[in-house]
Amino acid sequence: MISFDSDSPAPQATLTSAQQELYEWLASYIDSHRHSPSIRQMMEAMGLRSPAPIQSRLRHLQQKGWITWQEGQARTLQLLGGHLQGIPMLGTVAAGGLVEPFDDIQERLDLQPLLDTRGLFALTVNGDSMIAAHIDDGDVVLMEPVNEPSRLKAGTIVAAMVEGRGTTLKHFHRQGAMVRLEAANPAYAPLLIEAEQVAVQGKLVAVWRQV
Amino acid sequence: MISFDSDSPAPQATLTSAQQELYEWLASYIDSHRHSPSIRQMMEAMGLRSPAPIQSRLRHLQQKGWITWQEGQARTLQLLGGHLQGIPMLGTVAAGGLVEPFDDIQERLDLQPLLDTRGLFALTVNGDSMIAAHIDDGDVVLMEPVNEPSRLKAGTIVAAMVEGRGTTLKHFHRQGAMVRLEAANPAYAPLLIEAEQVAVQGKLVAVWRQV
DNA sequence: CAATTAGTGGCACAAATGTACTGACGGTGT
DNA sequence: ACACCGTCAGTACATTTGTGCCACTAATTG
Repeated sequence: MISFDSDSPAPQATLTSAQQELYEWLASYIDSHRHSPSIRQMMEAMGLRSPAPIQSRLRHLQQKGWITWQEGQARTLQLLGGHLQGIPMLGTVAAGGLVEPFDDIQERLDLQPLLDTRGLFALTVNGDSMIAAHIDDGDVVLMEPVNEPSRLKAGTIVAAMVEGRGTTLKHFHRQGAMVRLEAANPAYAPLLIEAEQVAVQGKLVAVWRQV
Repeated sequence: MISFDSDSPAPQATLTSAQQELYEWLASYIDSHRHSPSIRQMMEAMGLRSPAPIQSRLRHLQQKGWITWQEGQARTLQLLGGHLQGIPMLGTVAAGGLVEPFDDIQERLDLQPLLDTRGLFALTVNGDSMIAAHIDDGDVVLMEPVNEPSRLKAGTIVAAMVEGRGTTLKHFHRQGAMVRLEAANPAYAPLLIEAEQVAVQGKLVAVWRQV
């Protein structure tokens, strides 16, 4: 559901101010327009009257590994230096003892395949019954639709709709012809319900918490 | 750090098979190349010998609200209708009692602005010292670089590097000229260190857990 | 059957566009 | 002083590319 890239040459060479100015403008343009500008548009944006300086900067940016494009084809420029491609994974951080300091990029966290997954949806969690599974009140859970509830592994966290009552987030178990929905909080008793009255809307794929 | 879109014209009109074929090819091309193809590329991909049919399909796709582009400019096509825009937020799910069933899309979870944020990085959590904050062993934490540690709010969760020892995830507090790093687990004692020996590498922006 | 609409092939053209070449200016380091 | 490099202006050119037009076919609709 989530993938890692370990390629990405990781641009290191420093840029001249002109090169950096162009790169930053490119980043903002592409961010807002979702496609690359043409060389002459870059020229105007930089306040120049000739495409040659832009070509020069682009060549240098390419040599330093910040951008790339397809020769001869219009508006095919891509940024390589970082954002839009994913979030760099810098390594492991200790939550407990101390581990060695990290410095360079090991791999890249790419959320895009997740966004492409067909049918995925999200829900905001309301309540604390899953607190032992470290799903907190206010967290956003990403759910994948479930076609065949019969194939669910026992204990999978699902969003289940109980007939006529509502939807709830619980651990899913089968118990004979019944379905048992268990909270992850001793304060809540398990629900034991007939299978026909339970519709599993999706299973938990990821937990998202903004701070 | 995270944003919601409620616009999205939501294309409704149905497509002919030729239109749908083109649209799907466009989606896959843009996904892999990160820029739009030219009309003649579409022509070849569709096995045609003339650009006119493509123009026709594009016009129809535009009228039906699936795509848009900037007139006269090469490769400026954008897809409007789809799954690359975000994850639909279907509402709230109870973790405790039961709430009303959800059915239609309320808003849209867009992770893209997060990917665009300059300098963001990710770390894999190793250990259980932040367990009371519901950050589990193996979770991925997204961190935003911190320029001025002096402005950090007390209690912010940070990745802090202690001179000569390593990096750790802790609650950040100031205590006179010292810095106190507190775990979220009673089994770990707070660290009290001189401010000069602590480098805050970033503050916690989000927690990500794949299941 | 007639009318409408979408699709197709072929062609043409103007505009957009990437690229190359020349010359010049201003720094920087030798 | 000299060479080197990045920057800039101006120009030129071949290609790419969006668009328009015409005629024909196929499917759909009334």
